[in-house]
Amino acid sequence: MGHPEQTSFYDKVYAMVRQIPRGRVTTYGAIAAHLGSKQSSRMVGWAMNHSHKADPSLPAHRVVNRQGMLTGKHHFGSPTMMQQLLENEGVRVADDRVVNFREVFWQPRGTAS
DNA sequence: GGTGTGACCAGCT
DNA sequence: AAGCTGGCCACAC
Repeated sequence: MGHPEQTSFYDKVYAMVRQIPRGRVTTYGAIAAHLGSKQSSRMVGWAMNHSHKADPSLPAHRVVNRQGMLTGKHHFGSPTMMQQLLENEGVRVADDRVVNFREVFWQPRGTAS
């Protein structure tokens, strides 16, 4: 147990994002809290900034902020790509915000490692 | 090895 | 009610 994990913080976030079921969304804070530091939600967002380098591509469009707003939509190919991806999965988006966010919200479960 | 940065969150004014 | 500030930690230069 005391051995440091060689898995980068990014990989932890990526693994968490991959566990998000299709048609569901989660928040940066939820992932950060699951990783141990609820206040490190910025780290999650920053890790997502490099998510484009992850292979295969991560469902980054399933990660939104606490308010359910598509804050990272600007980091996609198109400013509307994130919304289209969500709507393609059945998640309705209006005014850059997820409709019924509390219903489609998915909380990470299982192991945080 | 210090400094800066970041797709956030919560609290204060 | 809405806007601003600080804090938080990992990673690149």
